Amino acid sequence: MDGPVLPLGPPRAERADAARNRVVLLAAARELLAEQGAGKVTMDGLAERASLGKGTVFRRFGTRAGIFLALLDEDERVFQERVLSGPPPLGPGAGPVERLVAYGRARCCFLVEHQEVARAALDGRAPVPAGDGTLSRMHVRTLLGQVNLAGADVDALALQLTAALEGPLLLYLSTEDAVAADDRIERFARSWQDLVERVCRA
Amino acid sequence: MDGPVLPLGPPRAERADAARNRVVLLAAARELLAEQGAGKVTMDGLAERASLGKGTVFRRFGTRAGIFLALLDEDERVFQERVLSGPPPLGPGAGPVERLVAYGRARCCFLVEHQEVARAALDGRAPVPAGDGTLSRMHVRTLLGQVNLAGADVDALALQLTAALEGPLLLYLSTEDAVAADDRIERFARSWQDLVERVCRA
DNA sequence: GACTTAAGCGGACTATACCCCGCTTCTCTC
DNA sequence: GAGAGAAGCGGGGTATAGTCCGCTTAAGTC
Repeated sequence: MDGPVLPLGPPRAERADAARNRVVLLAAARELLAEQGAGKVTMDGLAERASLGKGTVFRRFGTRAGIFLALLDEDERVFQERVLSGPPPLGPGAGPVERLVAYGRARCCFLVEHQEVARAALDGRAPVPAGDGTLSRMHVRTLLGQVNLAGADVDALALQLTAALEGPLLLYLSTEDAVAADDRIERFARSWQDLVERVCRA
Repeated sequence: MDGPVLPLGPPRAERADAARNRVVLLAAARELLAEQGAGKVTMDGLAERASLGKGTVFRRFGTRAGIFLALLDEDERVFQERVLSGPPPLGPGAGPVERLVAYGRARCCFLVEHQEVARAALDGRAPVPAGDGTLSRMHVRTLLGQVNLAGADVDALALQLTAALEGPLLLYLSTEDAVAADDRIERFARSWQDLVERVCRA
């Protein structure tokens, strides 16, 4: 009746076919994305491209936004690596303010590069506003904690700074003018640096 | 052939029936919103409630998000009034930092109160990310300009602060726990004050 | 007050996200 | 390697955003 008693540690490994399909789907999604842009990636189209059923696509990703979230997640992993164990000042080894500045710049580049996907990953009606940004928030939160900020609500501040960093790219700035992207990044990074240094100065 | 020569100043006033219908539609939208929540407001449902054709709804608002943008806009107007010509410190008459602090608190309340609508007004695939937030941005921009901030990029800073103010409520915080809303507002407002004062101190 | 014209209207039509549920395939156990 | 049970799959079904285009009607013109 009860083979392995309470085997609920890891609820169950993902089945091999499911894993295979996920890989196939993500690859297909990247193809479609590259070929036609995020707006043209449809669930049906993706299913067909991957030679799978539409139901499978939804089972994997839950929602359209989920696809882009998954894609973003993949890329995020690489980025996270650099942050957690890469060379300073982005990685550990530099002072917290310096790392915050570096993080902002790097994150900003990352978001500009992945802006299309990041935007598409936002799901208007998602009950939980997407775990997106959570990683940023935690990292900012950690670094802020290492700065001596008398009387500040570090959690709230981290939330606000994260929003200051990511919000503009996710909400306010048009995707259109990719032309001046480099200028924008530079300006943005500088402004972030200014903001962080103002907030953190004794 | 050319009756009034180039009468293109005001392109043409809105036709009476159109104006009437807009009012009807907005009222119907508020009813549906109150009765069933933003998620349940559909274009068809709205059209039916207003006893109008669906085409009319789209002609008026262009997009689903447009409805909520219009609703938000109405409320925004009242809010804006208080900011532009109400009593200080929110209105004119106080110092810029003081006004920024007051603005943050007021805006935060406003957004919490209208969070459902504000979120629904975000349109994932909008080419222009919604003029939303623009008003906030301009006001913050103006006040920041009145503070003496040596060497700061005031425009960029305004964008970031606006995002710090609005982003969390639009992107990161769940709508769910309306229970602790008051606490959240208070905490948020305090943190905003802290942020602004840190940024603006000499 | 009839005439003209363009704005407005309506609702059938299309595209697409998302649901559902019977069937298939994997995986684990003996 | 056979059996049992769960996980996964597929694709038809539904709901809804958004388009289109011929008809209606408001608002000036003579």
